[in-house]
Amino acid sequence: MANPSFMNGVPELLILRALEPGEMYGYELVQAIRLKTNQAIRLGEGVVYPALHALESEGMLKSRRKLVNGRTRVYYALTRKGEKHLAGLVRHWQHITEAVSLAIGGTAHAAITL
Amino acid sequence: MANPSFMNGVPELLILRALEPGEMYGYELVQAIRLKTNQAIRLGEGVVYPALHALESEGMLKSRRKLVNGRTRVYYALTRKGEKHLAGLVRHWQHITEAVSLAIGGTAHAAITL
DNA sequence: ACGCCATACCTTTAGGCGCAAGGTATCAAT
DNA sequence: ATTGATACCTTGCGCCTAAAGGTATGGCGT
Repeated sequence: MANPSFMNGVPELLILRALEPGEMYGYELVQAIRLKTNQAIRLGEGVVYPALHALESEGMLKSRRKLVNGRTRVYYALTRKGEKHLAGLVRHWQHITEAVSLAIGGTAHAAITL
Repeated sequence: MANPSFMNGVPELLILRALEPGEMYGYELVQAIRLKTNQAIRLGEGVVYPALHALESEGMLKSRRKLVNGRTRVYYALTRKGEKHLAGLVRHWQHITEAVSLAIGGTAHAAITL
């Protein structure tokens, strides 16, 4: 209770969103999300890899292995189901954040246009 | 993984914020938060009461019992520690939501000043 | 007088999820 | 040869939400 992270669902949202433009591999995702959020959010690998596996098993992502420089990379890409799921997540995220902003009387947030 | 609620820490934040203007009792808080968020967020009593107890035991809230119409009400008020904690929570909340907006807004305009 | 709903408090339980920590292996550079 | 970066992964703890159920009083209509 003392230190809430406000991070429930955020990794899933950020991962799916990061994959929208095209496939990426896990290690790449970790860096990409860090950059996209101006270092504000740093997802550890212990968050990203389990999330990727869970999302794949739910049919949100599909993966393919690729050999690059003698190393194996597992690239993940959105499925159609994953795209729809992402759209719902974004709506839900906006709904919640707007409600909280309203309640705490804070200033409105930047509008997000997809 | 399938249905994240994005609610981590939100009950705590909303409860503390609702108590800023003055003391309230649990049942009242449930309604107040529902109204303040335009029905968007409905915290059940099973969320609010444990949260109140936890926050009190952490010194964020203090309570006093009051008899009204033959019923006992437990009023909760912010302590100085609770006020500071709330301020930190609000900052943290804004930090996270801005970072996420930035990341998922990506291509769109997200003028955010830290 | 009776039943029902709203008020008002509370606990238990289950489940999900983030995250730190630790583990394996390859490649490049010192 | 040892370090650091790349790249994958799992385990286990701990926290929190939320559903469900539990107790009791007051007010309402019939």
